[in-house]
Parts: sequence; structure tokens; C-alpha cells
Amino acid sequence: MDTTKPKFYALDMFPYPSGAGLHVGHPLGYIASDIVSRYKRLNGYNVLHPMGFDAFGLPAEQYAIQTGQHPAITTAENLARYKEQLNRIGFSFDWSREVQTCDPNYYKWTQWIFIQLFESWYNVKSDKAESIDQLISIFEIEGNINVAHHGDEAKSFTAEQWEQFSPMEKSNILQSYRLAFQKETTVNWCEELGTVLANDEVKDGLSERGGYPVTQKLMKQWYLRITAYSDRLLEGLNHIDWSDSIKEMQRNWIGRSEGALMTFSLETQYKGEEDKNSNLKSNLLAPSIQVFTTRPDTIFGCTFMVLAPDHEFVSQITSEDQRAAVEAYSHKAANKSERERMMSKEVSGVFTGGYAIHPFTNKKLPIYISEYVLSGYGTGAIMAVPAHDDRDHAFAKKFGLDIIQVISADEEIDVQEKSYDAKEGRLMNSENFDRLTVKEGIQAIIQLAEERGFGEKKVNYKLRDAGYSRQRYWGEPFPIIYKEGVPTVDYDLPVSLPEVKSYKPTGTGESPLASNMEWVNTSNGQRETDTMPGYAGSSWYFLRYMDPNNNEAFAGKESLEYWNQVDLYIGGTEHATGHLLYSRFWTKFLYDLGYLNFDEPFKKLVNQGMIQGESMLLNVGDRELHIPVELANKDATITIQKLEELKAKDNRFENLDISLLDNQNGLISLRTQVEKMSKSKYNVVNPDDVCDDYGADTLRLYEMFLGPLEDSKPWSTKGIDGTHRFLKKLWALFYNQDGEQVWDESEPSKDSLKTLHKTIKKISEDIDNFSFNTSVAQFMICVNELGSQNCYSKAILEKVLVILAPFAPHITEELWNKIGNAGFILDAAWPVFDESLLIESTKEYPISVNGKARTTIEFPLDMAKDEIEKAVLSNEIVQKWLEGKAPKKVIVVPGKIVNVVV
RNA sequence: GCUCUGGUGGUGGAAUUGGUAGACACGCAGGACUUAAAAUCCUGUUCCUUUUUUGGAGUGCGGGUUCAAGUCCCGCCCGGAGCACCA
Repeated sequence: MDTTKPKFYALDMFPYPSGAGLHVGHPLGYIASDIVSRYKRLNGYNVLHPMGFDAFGLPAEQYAIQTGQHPAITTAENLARYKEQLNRIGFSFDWSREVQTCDPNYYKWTQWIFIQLFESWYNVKSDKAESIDQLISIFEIEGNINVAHHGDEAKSFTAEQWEQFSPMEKSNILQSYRLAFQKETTVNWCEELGTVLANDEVKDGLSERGGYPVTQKLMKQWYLRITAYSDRLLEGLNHIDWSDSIKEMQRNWIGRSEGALMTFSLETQYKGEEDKNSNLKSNLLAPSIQVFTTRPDTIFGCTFMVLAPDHEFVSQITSEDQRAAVEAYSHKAANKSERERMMSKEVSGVFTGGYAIHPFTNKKLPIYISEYVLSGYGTGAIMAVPAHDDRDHAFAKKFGLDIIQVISADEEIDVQEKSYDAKEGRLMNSENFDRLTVKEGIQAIIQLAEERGFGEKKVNYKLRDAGYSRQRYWGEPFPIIYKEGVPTVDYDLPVSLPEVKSYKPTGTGESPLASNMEWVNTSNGQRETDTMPGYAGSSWYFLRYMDPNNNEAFAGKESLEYWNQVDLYIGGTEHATGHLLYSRFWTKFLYDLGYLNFDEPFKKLVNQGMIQGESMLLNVGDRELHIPVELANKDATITIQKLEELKAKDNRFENLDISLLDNQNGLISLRTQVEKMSKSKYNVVNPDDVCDDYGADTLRLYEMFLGPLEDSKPWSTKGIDGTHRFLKKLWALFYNQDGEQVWDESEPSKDSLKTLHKTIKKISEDIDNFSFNTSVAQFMICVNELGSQNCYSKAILEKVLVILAPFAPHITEELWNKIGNAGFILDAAWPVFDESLLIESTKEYPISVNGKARTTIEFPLDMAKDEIEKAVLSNEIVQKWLEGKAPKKVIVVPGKIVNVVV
């Protein structure tokens, strides 16, 4: 490969090969990236345009559970079908670089990256990931007193103490530093799937895949410390060319908010029996409660406090007479599923009987528990300011608590009726802080709180560490062996996925791998039996394409340096907060370790819209049934005959009495509905069928012509004849209906050169702007014009073929060879655009009077402005419109318009 | 509720960022070729008005800036997507 040439890396989000095969929506983005790839190749770039498969995942496994067939077999079958379908459409993928995430030669490196994460920690001082061995040497020299890290809080210890710790204690301490670590927490547990899910795999309290209920469960799980990268993930968004909406989604997901931690001391302290078995001070008494707030300026309006029902201090601050009520409420809350909790908007809560002391006013503040405070965010406790927070206001109303206004508003407001949440106005009822603006108040109150030692500035994030354990079979095994309970690394990669008797999760929280004892028990200890989640393999696959067969590294240094960032990444928005965030995280991590010289993986991201299906619905009285779209006619009707055939083989129609349906001349009308393509809606359109009917080039052109790449649009074959007709017209410029040659070696006419160069210009611009629908329109204009000019000149036609080649590779390649050119059309060069051919000597100006267009006059383009002015004013029609009035002003926009203002 | 998007003919959609709105295509209507159909080609097609002439209105609604607004500003209405007790 000639590495002195410029490079271009065009990538598609690799598909998960499901059993259903491709539908016409899948190729949309692939066609676009293929056009750009071919265009760049014609322009002299080395283009990396690979394809592969995200092959680990739940559907194959669920199919395996049902049928007992090994997921590897079904995956291989599906994959072969996908490839066949893709090849039919004529993509220029470099299949020699194909990756499959379930291939041991691939997941070997997924496991290797996991090991790097396990053996790294995040040093806040250098603001990057560093080796855990260096951290251990620091511990050995000076303990952890000077270590600033991103991670869980660790007790401080000295070098001597570190020396004394047992291997298990050391391991536990290191877990709070490692970037891949274990932690016991409440997790999203899906009973039906028998596994834990990450936050972004849960939608509306249901599993994204399957739609099963998700509950909270306490389990020991692997996590990746993505939170260490929160700020860098946020900051990096400013330097990449992605759509605003995706950037915004990531910003919201990371959810940075600036505020303060405030400490409220407690009035009541623990009076129960001491827990002798615990040496944790907090179990004996809770001296104070910390809250996170973004509005420290409203602290004087705080009239009560609320804790999450599962906050660690709840039982200690609860008074005896309130204990039964509090426990009942907590119990109920804990057993609610995520979905139930989100469904009920009802205000609920219980008074604990405990009181906190307001740090400024020393007033007693009752402490409540309520579901509206989440234990996972901030400190799991809030200072409630009902006058200036909508939720606190609702709570105060329900429980009859005080509402004190501390921020004044411009308009007339009554905080007893409605809270005033805007961050505008001046402080009031706030002692010395009165009259300060909100902004000043926030500063001043934090400052004083810091001086007095009960508060500090604090940045909070919504982003959680990413759960990395799945109790599943069809995924990457962890390269981890427990030696007397201590997790240690197995460097002998790959750790291959073993055979098991059953793929079914045990339901007890153990993965199917646990049943293969021979595999689990090694001479060094027991293997980790969970597997990695779906996003593991997809978080770095774009790097493997650069050097897919490397056995020494995940990719070689030269390859990584040459191919560098993905220049263009095309895919759907469904991965906005999952895959795209994890990939950015892994890239930054590998950058920190020095393996990459870029820390954002995808320079430009384009999200193609979804192609929806048009469902055909048959009204059968009480309900509607989906009719397979291929049986319906174009005008949304179906013949009785076809309906009878359908009834015979589809049991959904068993009880249908066709004679009762309203029929007109043997046709029954159907209702159409645009919705997502899916098997169950019988509205899937297979690209193979379109290729059969019209050919792959028509499919490619039509999908591009449908509208802007980024818009969602329903699939409809209504306009497909237009693009097909275009290709026939193109062919007719070379050969007539009888197959006789009509192209010739004649000198191109001036007009045809003009048409050609206009097209070269427009197509180049359009591809750069991802405006493929207008490119197709331009090709149609080009062919129509050449046709009416009777242009059959080979010199023109072969250039047209080259610029059309990225869009319609099959027909252009065929004609390219037919007219006597050897070799691939992709090895040709993009024609050079000659501006001089387009320059016209005269131009028709629209002439308007007071902004209304009245007539047009032709002028030489190089005519001076004042000459044009004179000519316009002496024009008959203009004079008639002026009716003798003197013009105030004449505006001449060169090449555009002349406007006379009266 | 918050954030991001978008609203243009019968339909999908154009409009070089303030310069003749409706490119291109579908559909529809009329015509040519044909015994006929298909295919192909030609003409017309924003709406209202009108004798083909001609006017007038028009880019979700209401204001504004400008010689000139689909495009910019202010206030509404509607659709799509995402987030959603995040303190």
C-alpha cells in the first residue's frame, strides 16, 4: 500500500446478524458510506471501508435455549445470509478485513483490553489512566495519603499498614481504584432474561430486548469506571463533527451539574443498642447528613429534609413511634419495580420522627423519607426548598410543611400556590445575603459554608459506572481466576468460551458457564463464570479493522497511526448513549496508555434515518389484522383470491369469514399505517426482492433519492420507476433498443461539455455535503439534457460514467468495459472540473420594482452596475411601472437581480 | 415538564444561506406511436380568478426588520425524537 497517499476511513456501524435477514432500511447508511468511499477512491485516497459483525448477543442465545442448537451455528448461518444480501447490493467492502466479535482471535483482544482496564487506575493529578503497579509502589512507599484518584472512597492508610494487609484486603482496596473493578450494588435485574442489564439497556423499566420487567437486586458485579472520564467525555464533544442532537443526548446522559455539598447536623442521635460486630462509626450514630444541591442560594428557604427510602441513615434517625410506618414504606418502595415506581406520579412519603439542624438558622427541620429522592444520585438526601422547587412544593403541600420565599421574582408570585424555580431574581429572607442575585448568592453561601466547615463546592454527574457482568453464555469470558477469593488475571489469552450442557441461565444469578466444572476449576483457582456485555466487542472493533490479522497486538502501531480516526461513521441514533459513549471511553483509555495517538474515535458522525414500513391492515370488525405487504396491491387493496390463500395457510385468519367483508369488484380495501419494519407486522421489505425486480443500482439510487439521509421516511415503491427509468435513459445514450451502438468518438459539443461540468461540480459538492438525493436529481437532469442535445460523444459519456459509478456501480462498470475501457472503473480518476466552461457571457436578470418581479432583461455579465442601472431605467416596461415617478434607489446584485425602489 | 428537531403543491422532496418558491421524481390529465395493451416519447400540472389574454393569494398561525423573508427577530399552534422525580 502506498502510504504517502491521503487516507480516508469510512465506517458503518456493524450489524447484529439476526435471523430475519436484512430489510430495505439496513442498507441506507451502507449505501451512503459506499458512495463516499468510492468517491474518495476515485479522488486518489486510500480508503478503508470494512464490514464485520457484532455476533455475540442475546437473540442467538435465546434461540439456542429454545432449540438446543449452539449459538455459534445459528450465528454463522445468519451471518452468511447477511453477507450474501450485502454483496448483492454491490458494496465495496474490504472483506479481507472482516471482524466477528465472537471469533476467539478477536475476543482475545477484547479480553486483553479488559485486563488493561483491570490493571489501571485514574490519576486525578495527571488526569489520565495509569498502571496499577505504579500505584502499588506508591502505597508501598507512602500509603495512599497523597493519592488523588477517580473512584470509590478508600480509607487512608500508611505504607506500614499497606504492608500488613492480607492479600484479600489489598485486593479489596485496589478494587476502589481499578478502572475495571468489582462492587456489590443494586443492579438492574431482569428475571425473565436471567441477567443484569446496563442502564442504557433498560427502557421505561423494561428490558430493551424482549421488553421484560426489570427490578433492583443486590449483586457483586464487574464494572468499568467510565465516570472517571466524565469530564473528558463531555469536553471531547466540542471537537467532533456530530449532530447536535446526539451530542446533546450524550451531555444529558453524562448529566454534569455544578452545585454544593451541604452538611446538616442531626438533632436526634442513635439511641438504640450498639452494633458490636461493626467497627464502622456510621452504624452507631449518624452525626450529620450530607445533601447535594445546585441551589445553595435557596438554603434559607429549606424547611425540611428528605432521604431516599434506602438511605443508609434511615433506620438510625427514625424515632420509635415512627419506626413501623417508616419500615413499611421502605419495604414497599424496595419491592416496587423500576416501572411501577416511574408510573406513579403520586406524592408519597413518611416522617421519620428525626430532625436536622439548619446550619445557618439553627432551626429544627423534620426529616422525611420519600421515593422522589433517589439513592443513586447525589448523596441520596436533599434539603427541601418548597418555595423554589416544584417537587418539594408538592411534598410540602401534601404534608402541610412551611413554604418560605427566599428569591424574589420580577412578576407577582405566590409561592404558597406555586413554586418559583427560575434561576433569576434576588435573595430575600436570607439574613446578610438579601439583595444578592442568584448567581452571587450561590457563590457567597458556598464560601461562607466552606469557611464554617459545613459545605463545599461539588460537581455531580448522572453518569454511572457501567455494569460489565452478564449471567449469560454467548459472550466473552472474563480472563479472571479467583485465587483463594482474590481475582487475578489469566494472561493466557484467549480464554475460550467452553461447551456447556444448557444455555439457560440458572436464575439464581449464576451464568451457564458455572455448570462446566472442568472449565471453572483450574490449577490456579476458579474462573469467573460471568461473561462480558454486548458492548464489549463493539467498543473497539473500528481499531481491529485497521490490522485485523495481527496476533501480537490488537492492531499494529503503523496501522493505527496511518488510519487514525474514523473520518466518517454512519449509523442509527439508537446507539447514542450506549455504543458511542463506550467507544469514546475505550479510545480515551487506550490513548492514555499510549496505544493510540488520538482520543476521539469518530471524527464525523452521520445518523441515517429509519426507513419505516407501510403496514396493511384488514378490518375484521372488532380488530385489525396485519396482511403481508407483498400480497397487497399498490392502491391498498387485496383480491379475495389472495385473501383466501392467506386464510388457508395462516392461522391468524382461521375464524375470518371473507364473504362478510365489504368487497368491490373482488377487491377488499385495507388501511395503511406507517410503522417500524418488523416481522410481526408483516411489513418487512427485503432488498433481495427489489434487486430481483429492478436491479441493485436502482435500489441504491432510489434509497438515496427518497430524501435526506438523516430523515426517517416510510418505504414506498411509488417512485422507484423514476430511478429505474433514469438508468434506462442512461443506457440509451450508449445503445439503442436493438442493442446497436449509438455512442461515437465525435468531438463533444459546447452544450454537452457545459452539462457535464455542471454535473461534476454539483455531484462533488453534494457528496461533500451528504446531499445524495439532490445528486440523483442532478444525474437525471444530466441524462435528460445529453439526450435532448443528441450527445453520444464517448469523451463526455465516459466521464459521466465515472461520476455516476459511486451511486450505480454495476451499470457503470458494465458500460465502462463495453465502450472499450479496461479494468475497474474505480481505478479511474474523478474528472477535473473546468469552471471556464460554465462561465456565461450574458445573464437574464429579473427586474423587480419595489420587490415585485415584473420582467427580465438580458445583460452581459461583466457590465458595470451603473450601466445596468441606466439600461433598466430606460426600459419600456420599467418606465411604464414607474409611471413617471423618480426611482429612489436601484439595487443591482450581480448575477442575481435588479430591484428598483420607488 | 425539559432538551433537540422539523412544519413548503395531491405525494416524496428542491431552493447556492436574504435575491423570480415549488428543482428532480411520483401521481394525475391530455396527446403521439400501436388493431389493442405494455413500453417509450411529447405537453400540461401550487391555488383562486379569467375569453388561451389577465389579475390576485401563497412556504403552520400572528406580528416585526428589510428595496427584498421559506430563510433573520418576537409571540403562539402542531408533529417527530430523546430525557424524565437528577435536587
